[in-house]
This record gives sequence, C-alpha cells and structure tokens, in this order.
Amino acid sequence: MAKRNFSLKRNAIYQVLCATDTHPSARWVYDQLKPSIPDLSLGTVYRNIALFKDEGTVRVICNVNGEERYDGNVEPHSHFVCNCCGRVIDVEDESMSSDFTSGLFEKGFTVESRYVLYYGICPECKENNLH
Amino acid sequence: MAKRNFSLKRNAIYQVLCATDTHPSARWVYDQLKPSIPDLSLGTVYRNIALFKDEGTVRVICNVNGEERYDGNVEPHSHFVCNCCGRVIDVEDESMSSDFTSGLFEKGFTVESRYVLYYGICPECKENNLH
DNA sequence: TTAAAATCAGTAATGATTATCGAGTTCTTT
DNA sequence: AAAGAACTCGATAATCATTACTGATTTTAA
Repeated sequence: MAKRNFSLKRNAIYQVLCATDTHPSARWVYDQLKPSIPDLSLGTVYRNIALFKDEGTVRVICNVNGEERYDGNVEPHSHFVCNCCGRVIDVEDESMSSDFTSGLFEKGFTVESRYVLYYGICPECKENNLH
Repeated sequence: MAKRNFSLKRNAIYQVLCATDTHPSARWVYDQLKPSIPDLSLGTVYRNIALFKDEGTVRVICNVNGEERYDGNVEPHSHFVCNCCGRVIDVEDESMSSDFTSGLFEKGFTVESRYVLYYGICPECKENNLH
C-alpha cells in the first residue's frame, strides 16, 4: 500500500478543506492558512486542490460569483446555495435509489457522479431582509 | 400587460438559446449568429444573456471548462455532463415529489430552484474510446 | 421635435485560474 | 554520504471568460 506523501503545505490545505463545512473557495483556504504559513502562495493552494480533484479526495460543488467552491467531504450529500450571501450549505441527501439515474445506464451513459443543488435564500438572509 | 420590447439582436440571441438543446456557452451563441449578423459583438451576447438570466427566461445549467452553459428551456429537467467531450445533455427529470426539498422549507430556507447534474461519459465518447 | 432611455460595437478592465521558471527540498540508489 | 531524479513551491506572467466603460446610434414617449 502506497504511503501518501503529503508535504506540510499540501497537508495543511487538505486539513482546512476537510475541517470546514463552508465549502470554501481557493482564496478562502489561502486566507485561512496565510497567517500561520506566511510564505504560502495562492498558486500552491490552486495546485494542490487540483491534485485533490484528480485524486477524487476533494470535489467541486458549484461556482458562486465566478469562484469554484470545494468540499473535502466526498460522501454523497446535496447542497443549498444562497443566492443572496453565496453561502453553500450541506443538505441531507435525498435517498439514492437506483431510479435516480433516470435510466441513463440503459441509454449507454456511464454515470460517475451526481450532484443536487438547491438555490434560494438562506434563513439568515431572510431574517436580515437582505434579499 | 407590458409589451416585451426585444431588439433584433436580443431576439436572435434568445431564439438561438431556445432553438437548441446543446446548452451552449455565450461564445457558441455568438459563433452561430455572427455569420448572419456580422456586426454582432460578443459583449452583446453576454449582456443580453445576463438580462435573460435576471428575467428568469434563461438558466445557467453548469460550468464546463470554465464556460457557463445556458438553457432556454426552463421547464424542470436534469442534465448529464460528459466529462470527456463536455457536452451537456437533457435528461428526463426525476419525479419532483415534495420530499425532494429535503425538509429545507421547515428549516427556514426558501428554495427557488433545484438542479440535478449527472457527470460521466456519454455514449459517443464510450464508443469512440475517448475516455 | 425633442429629450430621455435603450441598445450596441469596440475596447479596456477585471479577476479567477493556470502555466512557467528557477530555487530549494526530498527521495532513491549506490 | 553523494549524485541525481523527482517533488514542491513562491513569484510572476499568461490565459481566458466575463464585465465595465464609452461614445455613437436608435427607439420611445410626450
């Protein structure tokens, strides 16, 4: 079994992605780590997130205001995107019954992943009348 | 009832978006129209698509290779995105029963729209061994 | 007719993401 | 331990989709 050989910075980036449920952008990860790792560069964050995407250990959830948003939790679950504040919030996944593939297999498609996104206004924005 | 006052170019852009099921990017729409409307500019395509988005008459389906993909069909339906060729293909929508909101309403969320995206390999790419 | 509003081409600006490059650093094999 | 391959990274430049700006032209409404 191959040992995963994480560098300090790569590991830190991955930890941030796994420890938060804010589904952050690359810059947010960078801003989180910069104080404790002053010589971190934004390119390194992008480079390592690209590696995680290739590995399949991190997923792109959606794109909010031009920024990709990532999730270190690759268990199947859905997301709610607030059209007002841009927050991306975890949602219990709908039951993943086989008919959810919409007969794609029978039509010759290979389904590798499935995303469910809800868009709307989150409770905080409703409460603060920001919408 | 307010008359919708479409300019020639705005109308042409909307027609292209409604007449195709390729879920095109802005540039694709531009390339389609440029031969018949030689003085069309790409900025105009973006500007009018932004209007359609605000109106709700056109939707952003997903982002493939950095390009937003649009759909003039706003009836609820799902989409399959080919990870190989980037095509976006219509899929019969899953039955839209109320439990698909995952209890979001009860939690204070206002759900304005819901997207289901499948990612994988389309039949053509499988056949051509492009994956 | 006339002034405000809408539309647009052309171009510049923005901003997220990616590529490049040279300099360390770590691993491997001996 | 030494040599060299492979890895990692900061800094910076480049790319590219999208947006903003500007001045001209057209349409609308009174």
